[in-house]
Amino acid sequence: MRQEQVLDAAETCFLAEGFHGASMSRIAAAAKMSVGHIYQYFESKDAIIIALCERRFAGFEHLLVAVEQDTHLAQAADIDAWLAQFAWWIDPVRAPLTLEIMSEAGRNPKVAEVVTRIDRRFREIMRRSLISAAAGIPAEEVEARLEAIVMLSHGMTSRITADRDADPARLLAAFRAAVRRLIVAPA
Amino acid sequence: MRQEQVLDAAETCFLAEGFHGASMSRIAAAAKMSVGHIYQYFESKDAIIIALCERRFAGFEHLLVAVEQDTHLAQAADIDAWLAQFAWWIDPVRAPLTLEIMSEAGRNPKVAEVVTRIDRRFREIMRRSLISAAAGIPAEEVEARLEAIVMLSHGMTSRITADRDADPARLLAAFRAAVRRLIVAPA
DNA sequence: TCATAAAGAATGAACGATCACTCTTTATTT
DNA sequence: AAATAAAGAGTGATCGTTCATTCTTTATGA
Repeated sequence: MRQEQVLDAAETCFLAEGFHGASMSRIAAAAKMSVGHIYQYFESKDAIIIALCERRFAGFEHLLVAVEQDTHLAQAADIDAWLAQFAWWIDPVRAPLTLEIMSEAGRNPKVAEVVTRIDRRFREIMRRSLISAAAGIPAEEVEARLEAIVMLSHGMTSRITADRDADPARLLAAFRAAVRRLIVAPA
Repeated sequence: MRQEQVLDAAETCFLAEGFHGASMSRIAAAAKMSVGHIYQYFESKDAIIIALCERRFAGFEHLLVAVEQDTHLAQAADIDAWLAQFAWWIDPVRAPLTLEIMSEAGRNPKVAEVVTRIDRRFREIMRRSLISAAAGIPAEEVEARLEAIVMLSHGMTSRITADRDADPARLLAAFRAAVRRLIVAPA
């Protein structure tokens, strides 16, 4: 599909130059299409940004579905295997785009809406897993731990992006250990 | 000083439009100065960005010094008071700038260098506190916890920015609880 | 004391490049 | 031949940056 072709090119450009630094002419060049042709599939540059955010989080959505079905968190080893799925977050190639999206969400309401939507889904699923893994914890405490897990996820994205020398595997290990601690801790 | 005047204006514009979205003419208007005048104090727009990053983290540097001196973490209450100092991170007004900086660090080597420098300082100080608070923990484990604390800090910034409805106090409480857990946990 | 010279501070029009976007023209397909 | 796909030059606006110029202050000489 032509749309995907444009989004692939836009992703490359946005990663290298940011949403506002990248230009339509360079996106067109990367997509091997003309500028005018792109405007037959997207009504504006902003529309491309939104579509790219949607696509980026669609991948995460798929991950969440898999995570949701895998809820046998009886043992620590299970939890660790479960958490390994979150390697998605720290793909060093795509993490910068996520960070760019978060930053843009602070300015662009449409982007903020996309982010809010996926955030809610993430919390729903995480909350369920958290409750089933550590029964008897007060709802308030569950929410606090949930918040911490969300922070750890976003923080991992931030670290991968800002510190090029950081080892993704080490970051993921630290993430897993911290989340495991949050899941199994007694009330 | 005129430089501060420019940086204040630039901060306002960058917050609203991002580093690449903001223009020199709008920055000049916000600073109530002419464009040409600005170029007597900064050699380029990029220099303004770098200077703003430096200034942003200089505030954090001051915080770190205070944190360093306050190392009586014998009790949970002490830790909590100590951690309260980190409210700096989630000032909802300035957090978006931090996120913008992190995102830019993925592209701009000069920004990355500033980020790396402050990151090292942060870790040094945190590491010392961590070691003194929970003696006998293997160095490897200390580093993992340190990494988690850094992630939590950055994640807090990200959440505050991307989710305008999030309550800063609630986020900070979750952050504190999670970090406390990481500090006091046995080996 | 007052005119004038020198120096800095400040301006904003102008520059070439590039921006997002449109529109006429050309290829290609049916 | 009709319809659709694709191209890319052209649009006015705006970009970061420069620079000739003016304003403001301070210093100097008579």
